[in-house]
Amino acid sequence: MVNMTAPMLSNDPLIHRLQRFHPLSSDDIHALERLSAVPRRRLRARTEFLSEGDRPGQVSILHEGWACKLVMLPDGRRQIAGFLLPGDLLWRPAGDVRLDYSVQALTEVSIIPIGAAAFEFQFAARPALATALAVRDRVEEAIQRRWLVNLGQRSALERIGHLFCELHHRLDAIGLVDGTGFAFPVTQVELGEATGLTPVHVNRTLRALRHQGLIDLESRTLRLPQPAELAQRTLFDPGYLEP
Amino acid sequence: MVNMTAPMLSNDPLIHRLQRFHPLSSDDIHALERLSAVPRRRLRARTEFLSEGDRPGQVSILHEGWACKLVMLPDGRRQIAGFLLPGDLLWRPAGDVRLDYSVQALTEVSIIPIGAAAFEFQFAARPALATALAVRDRVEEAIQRRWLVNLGQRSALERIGHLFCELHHRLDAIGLVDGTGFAFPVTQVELGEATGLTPVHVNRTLRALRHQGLIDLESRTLRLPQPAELAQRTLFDPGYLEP
DNA sequence: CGCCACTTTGAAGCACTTCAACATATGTGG
DNA sequence: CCACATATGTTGAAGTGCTTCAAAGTGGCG
Repeated sequence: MVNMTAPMLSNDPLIHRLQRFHPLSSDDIHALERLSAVPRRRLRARTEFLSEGDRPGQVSILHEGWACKLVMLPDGRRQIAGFLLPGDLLWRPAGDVRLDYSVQALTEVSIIPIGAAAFEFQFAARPALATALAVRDRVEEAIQRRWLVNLGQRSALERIGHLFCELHHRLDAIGLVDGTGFAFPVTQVELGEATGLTPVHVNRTLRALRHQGLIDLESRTLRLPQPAELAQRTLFDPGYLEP
Repeated sequence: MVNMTAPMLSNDPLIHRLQRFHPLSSDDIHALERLSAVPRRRLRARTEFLSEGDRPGQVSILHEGWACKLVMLPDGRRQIAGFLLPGDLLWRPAGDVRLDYSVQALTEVSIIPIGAAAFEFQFAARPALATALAVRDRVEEAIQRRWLVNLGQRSALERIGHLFCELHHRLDAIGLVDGTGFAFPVTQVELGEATGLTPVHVNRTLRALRHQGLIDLESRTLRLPQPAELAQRTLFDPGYLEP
């Protein structure tokens, strides 16, 4: 690779994402590439990668596939606290903090584990990387907050529709939307765990969305035939996803 | 002030909090004190300090009083996304990110505004401060996640009771709990905005908690006569608040 | 082929909302 | 310090969005 001074595009999803948040020099990008030059970990669908209570020594980055953050209550209730897409950080260690959630693979996934010390050293040494990562943190925080608003204030149809808009937007940003459709490997049970609804009601709500022509979901592929209409009906405003 | 090498306690709420998260040297503490040596901003109750869309140049720290993060939907629905107590960060700028929520004072408050550049410089230069702040970030994130679980999975009684447990614990950590009781300046309307319930149902739920002897709330003072019983009934586990 | 996970539909129940009214604090200007 | 306005708290009665329970249909995979 030639060490160009102009920024360049990367197909590494983390680099791709950070570049969207803050301009990076090619030196920054090479530093990231060096960090990422470690063997991937591969996991089968429906397996747990990190568990609540863990204190991993690595920063884990999702490279391919879908995963989710899951919180379980002692009585068995489950809440999905976020979907993880390529380029997302699964966890970044700090002090001796333990994970308060688990990470579950929804599809087959590949994960980049980077030693926490090397990761923090590179980001501390490079202001542009530090800023890009800080921006990413704010966006992540904003996504979590939107989920909170979703659960606190919205109807079932709004919750599910808003979630679809968010995922469509995030997947589009990493080039995983083909036309208007994209792979959507989430079951109705999981959709219920993410939106605080029962699987039965998720099913009925999907039917309503379908009958209104707002979604087209079959065989794990989701299409949004009228994205603008759906965004309006669910009060989706992408501002919080793109600083 | 003598420059002792052993850590010391501070009545500055931010220092107090960071010390709980990671050990700080007295040099670290003095650096923080120098940062905080700026005129406080005072605000009356029920006023807005930061607004959605703002891009402040300061890190704002709540020094006295209660505030909250508020998200408003275009149609007027309101979701409180977190209560802010002394020592909490109201916002920490990153890149050119805009606020996705507003900050509302619930009581009279005093706020410490610190220039973002000076703040980031000190924390980048001092590893112990950086770690303490990173731990704080994870705890903040975990609190948000618990709120999500609250709204997604819990009944009205569990939501409100769990919130009371969280606030009791956080206030206790900064010395604002006197015996079993503490000042609780939140109205029932606001409690509804935080828990995704109508004020009417908040009222009925408070009555139920009262009749079961789990709370004693009057004239803006909240007492938890049986904290352990309440924690058990609401599945409250303080692990996520204390790494 | 047969199992198991996922999806779909119906019917009944209930936690929470909505609408409405009144009671009680809180604060403010005269 | 009272009079009045306004915010906050309380209670009742009716409605509804979502849950629960139950059962059957569909599809992927060993």
